[in-house]
Amino acid sequence: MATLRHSNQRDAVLKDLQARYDHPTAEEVYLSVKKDFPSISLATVYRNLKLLESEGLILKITTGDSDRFDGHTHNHYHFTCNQCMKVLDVDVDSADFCTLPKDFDGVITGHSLMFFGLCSKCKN
Amino acid sequence: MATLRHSNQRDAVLKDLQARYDHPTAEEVYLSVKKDFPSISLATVYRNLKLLESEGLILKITTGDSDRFDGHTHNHYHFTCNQCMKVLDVDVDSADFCTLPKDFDGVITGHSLMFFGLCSKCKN
DNA sequence: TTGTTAATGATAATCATTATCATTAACTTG
DNA sequence: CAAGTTAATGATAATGATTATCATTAACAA
Repeated sequence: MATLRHSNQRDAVLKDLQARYDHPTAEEVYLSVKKDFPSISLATVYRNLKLLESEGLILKITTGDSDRFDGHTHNHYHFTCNQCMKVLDVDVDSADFCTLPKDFDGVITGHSLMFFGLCSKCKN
Repeated sequence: MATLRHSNQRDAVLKDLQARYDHPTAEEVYLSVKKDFPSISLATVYRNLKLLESEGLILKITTGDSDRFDGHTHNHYHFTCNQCMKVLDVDVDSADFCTLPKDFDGVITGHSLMFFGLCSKCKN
């Protein structure tokens, strides 16, 4: 049920995410979209982020602090700075493994790999 | 500063985590430790989980919902069921890649790889 | 044994996210 | 095209996990 209807707010949220590469939080998307859409509500941003993620149009990045979002859904990984919490892309080439940004001069101290799906019981 | 002192509560939290393999939440650790230590406070559990993690004695698993903890720090990965949110271990053999539990009959629909460290700016 | 202060227990505060609800606006159907 | 249905919105309250506060207790050094 609940047929999806068009919404300018949703378009604005998606467009904002697709135009940037800094993995913003919901709050940051809100502040950005607000510039062109002054009446938009933070709740609407949260709602649409969730909806867009479930449609597979954006990615939600779960980190230690607030969730971040990514409008680019091609296969790639991420790097989080433990101090400033910034998230950088780690591109995955089909041949090589990962290519950090050309100017990356930080240190990688660890990583975490999580698989998602349905366990034996929940599959049914 | 702030020299670390011995605490029975901290020992109990660590011991509990090392004895189980179900990746409990802070609340679940609290309920478990409470059996042998009725006076322990939830705040103490949170405090010690954070401290033990910073000491490298346990792992914090950041998932979509509440954080979970793992008392086994050898190199291994995780699988989260999107429905029941249970977390399973994914063992990593030095030679092969991953070995899911023998009886694993679920489906893996995706994965997320996150690197941690310090970015160029925060390194200094 | 005593003094210092880290750790605790209880609970208030915080903060990201979600729920609620009256209003608005997409779309459908007559 | 007008009217009705209901998804989406904006504003805000509620939730829930985690952290902060603070008076009290207990490690441990002197």
